[in-house]
Amino acid sequence: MEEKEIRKERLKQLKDLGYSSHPYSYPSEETISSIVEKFREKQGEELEKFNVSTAGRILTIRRMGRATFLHISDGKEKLQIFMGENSLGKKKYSDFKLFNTGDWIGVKGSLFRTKTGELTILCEDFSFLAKSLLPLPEKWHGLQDVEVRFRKRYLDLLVNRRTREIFEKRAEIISKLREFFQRKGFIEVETPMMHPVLGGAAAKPFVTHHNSLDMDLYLRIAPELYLKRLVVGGMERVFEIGRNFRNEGISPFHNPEFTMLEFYWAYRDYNFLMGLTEEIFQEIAMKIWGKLEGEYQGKKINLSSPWKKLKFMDSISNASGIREESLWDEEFVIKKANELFPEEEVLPSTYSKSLDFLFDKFVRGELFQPTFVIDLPKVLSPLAKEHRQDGRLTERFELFIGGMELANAFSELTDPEEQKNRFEEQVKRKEEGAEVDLDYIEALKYGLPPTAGEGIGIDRTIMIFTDSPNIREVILFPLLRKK
RNA sequence: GAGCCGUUAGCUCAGUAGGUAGAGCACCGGCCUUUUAAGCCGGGAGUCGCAGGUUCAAUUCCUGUACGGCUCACCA
Repeated sequence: MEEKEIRKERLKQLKDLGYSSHPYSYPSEETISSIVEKFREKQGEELEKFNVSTAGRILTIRRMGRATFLHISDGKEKLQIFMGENSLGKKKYSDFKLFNTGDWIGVKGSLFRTKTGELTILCEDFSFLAKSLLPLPEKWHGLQDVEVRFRKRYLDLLVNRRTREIFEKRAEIISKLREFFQRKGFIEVETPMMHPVLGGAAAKPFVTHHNSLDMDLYLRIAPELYLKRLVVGGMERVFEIGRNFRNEGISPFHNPEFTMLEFYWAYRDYNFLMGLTEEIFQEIAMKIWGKLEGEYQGKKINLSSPWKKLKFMDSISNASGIREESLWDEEFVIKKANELFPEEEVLPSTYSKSLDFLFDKFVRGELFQPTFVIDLPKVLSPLAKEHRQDGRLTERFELFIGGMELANAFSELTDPEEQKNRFEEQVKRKEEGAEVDLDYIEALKYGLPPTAGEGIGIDRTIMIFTDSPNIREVILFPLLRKK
């Protein structure tokens, strides 16, 4: 008989013995984690007076005749169970022979420590909770196959402890961010994910359709324009944590749906945001690393203030040797970008793409320590306010850590007339995600106060703090091809 | 989307310079009441990703294809 059939057969046998095959509930009193936590330091008689009742999945079984050891898990911690014929009785002990690894079990008993000092429940009674009809992946090597890990994340979580840790840290970081912004007097909102008009970023959208309204809708590429409408409406400090959707390629740093934090703070500018950003990341670091220094992919990252600031145009000029004044020559930049990398398959065709391209080639990879790249040109920044000292630039920064762009922020453009011109300019350049959002411009006409806004890529932030080289490691169910 | 690599038992992996496959874990049976990658003895388990081609013979060679990984490109 194959293993699957054996397990099925054993479920039937348990049923015949009077066990419910799919019980409705189990009155466990504590999780395995809480027991492990509570009795970590306790020894001997102090320990043995405690009776506990818990439940979990069986990970390993070691049978030795009339005694059996198992480890059960609540997904986070493991706890050893001892089953002896003496304490359970012959019949009950023999019933346990029908259990396999992977099965769910409820356990009651007293606590003790084994010879080697491991905390263990001396089992006095157990309940059958669910059968695993399929065998678990291997206990020693875990589940290695990347594809299976992502497609069957439940198995990955079961067997690979690190996976659980990543998603616990993810939850901690997100709740830290919520707490941070609430503490600063922000209100959390949810804006539409289905947009009739595209905007807020430069990206290809997913398109969907509403039947009864007979209307095409875009899955949002950014919540930006809605959040600023809320600032117009008097929400002076507002934030949203949510999913964005971009119909672009997939890479170690890009998943088609990803989570972003966006926030807007009225009466502030981008200079203020740089300080705030340092504060945010430092609070996360203290929570996750316990200090301001951590390691990402084998290299130290130091988040102590102040972080380096690099002017966008300077950084390209310094790294590439192209004179800064030449970088303002649109034709020259396009030509140069194409000449410098003749082996590239897809070469940039527009000025803004060429600038971005040069930045990526010469600068981005070098930005391992936290760095604000500041004062990006207007052509790259249709929603940012003109720089107060240089009309060709905007008051904008992008934050890089570990060679990844983690945040993007600016002093928001508040002038409806100029916003309209910038949108139209974009449409003329046929840029991705470019549409003139007249409704947004109307909102601006009611007056957007001076406002600073920022988006922080949550998935990439999690990558840094969990030392993950690939975005899929920090997303529970990353998009994969249909099999 | 392009280039390179991978896909063998439930899992982790060997292997066959072309003669239809092995190990460890898991699983089953036996012995075993402090084990913890328990141990000892015995056993079952595979359309060698899928489809074609070459060949007396293909898991192995060739072609195509699916899925995945890495690198590059668009993008946060």
